[in-house]
Amino acid sequence: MPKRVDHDLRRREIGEALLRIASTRGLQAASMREVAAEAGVSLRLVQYYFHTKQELLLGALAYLGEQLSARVEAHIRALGLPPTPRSLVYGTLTAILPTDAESRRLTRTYAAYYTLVLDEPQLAADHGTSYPDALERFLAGHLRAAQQTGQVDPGLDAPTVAAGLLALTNGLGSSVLGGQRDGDAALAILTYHLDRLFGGDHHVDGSRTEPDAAGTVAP
Amino acid sequence: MPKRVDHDLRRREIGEALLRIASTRGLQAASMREVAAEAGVSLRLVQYYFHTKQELLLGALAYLGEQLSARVEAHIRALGLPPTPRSLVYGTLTAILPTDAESRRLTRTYAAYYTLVLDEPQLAADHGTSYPDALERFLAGHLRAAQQTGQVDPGLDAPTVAAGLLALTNGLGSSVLGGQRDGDAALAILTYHLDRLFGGDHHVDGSRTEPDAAGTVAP
DNA sequence: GTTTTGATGATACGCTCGTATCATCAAAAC
DNA sequence: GTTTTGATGATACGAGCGTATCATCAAAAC
Repeated sequence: MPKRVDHDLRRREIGEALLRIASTRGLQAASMREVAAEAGVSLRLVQYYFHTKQELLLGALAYLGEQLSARVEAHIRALGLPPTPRSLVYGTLTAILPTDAESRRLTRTYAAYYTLVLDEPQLAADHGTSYPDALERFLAGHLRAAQQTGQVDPGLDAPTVAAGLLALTNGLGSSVLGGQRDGDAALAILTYHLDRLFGGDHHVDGSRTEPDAAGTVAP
Repeated sequence: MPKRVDHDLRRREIGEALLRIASTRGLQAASMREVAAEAGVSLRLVQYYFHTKQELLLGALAYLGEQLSARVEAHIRALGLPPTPRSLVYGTLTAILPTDAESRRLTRTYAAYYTLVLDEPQLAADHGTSYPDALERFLAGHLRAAQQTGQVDPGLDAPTVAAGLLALTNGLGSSVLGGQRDGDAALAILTYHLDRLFGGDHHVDGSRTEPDAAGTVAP
């Protein structure tokens, strides 16, 4: 046998080269040859470590998921330990909003994969839709915890609010990537809604936004 | 001269053939040859009416905008005339949520163009980002009107809430297209948040409970 | 009735794509 | 030291792409 090489490491290097291309020029610019050039290897090597392009796309998607999870966890930790329900929700959502170079890169790449799944739905079966679902349940669980500690109106439906928050964040992220507004503006909109949700945890001012949260009661 | 043909009509037919392909198989499947086949004309004719592919893409995008505007207006009218601030906001947002075949087609195509703009940002300069901005101002204006009539908490910041509602709706639409939930579930989430915003039903205009959209609210 | 010209058909060029094939080289195995 | 085998390089193939070119045909213009 010749020199044994670390296949997992090589695969990761090539996969992350694809992610780098996808984050700047889109997935459709990520041809096998471009990926090889970006990774500094020959086309043959890309084929060697990923037998087909679909394998490369799916492998890189897994790496993207790892990077995204790592960022979410880091963002939560940055808000203080031990994490509170509020810091968990706030940290998670702000982590996936494109406010800096890294998050912009991640969300941009994620958006590219989203369109790919729209075009070839059989990809979703192998690897994909479970992540947003898990995120939603994660948020709903901590929202419910916040309701039990009185930080969030207990009259709200936690799963519905969690789904709304995630959709809001994703929609804001799309507007940032599309150039409609910058990351700071999007963050301001997100925090506005989060602060409305997590009423006053310190002091209670007179004109709180809580009364309309009941929703079903006519004023 | 030979028979004079209606160029605008021909262009529309070809452009809508592209939109049909984009709504089902994505924009990347919409090659000149595929568009020609879908429109039932020769490749040469597509080239004749749209000198280049970019011209075709931009022309079809204009038609898509028309179709979207028409649907929004129709949805608003369906909620009763004259329109109220509430029906304007509700009708606009539910119109752009993929709940039926037509809205799914429209939003799916719009998503395809969104990714195209991400990949080639110079397209946005010619034709694009103004639409969501206009929609947001439209919503903010009618939200402010609803605040003046007491339907919406006057303490809220109308532009921020409008941006949030539009982002929420777009995010929900993405989740529907991505297969995370169906259109009815997304509509339920949207109406839940709208009903929280528009506190109690109004009485002055008469009891105009929405014809088709009622009943989806589930706390 | 000839000429002009808008509209259309057939086909080719150069490029890039994903994938496959053939050859090579060096380290491990014996 | 020869053989085996994992790793890598060079190159080719067939298909699809956007675009360009050349020819044709029929209706209007004169």
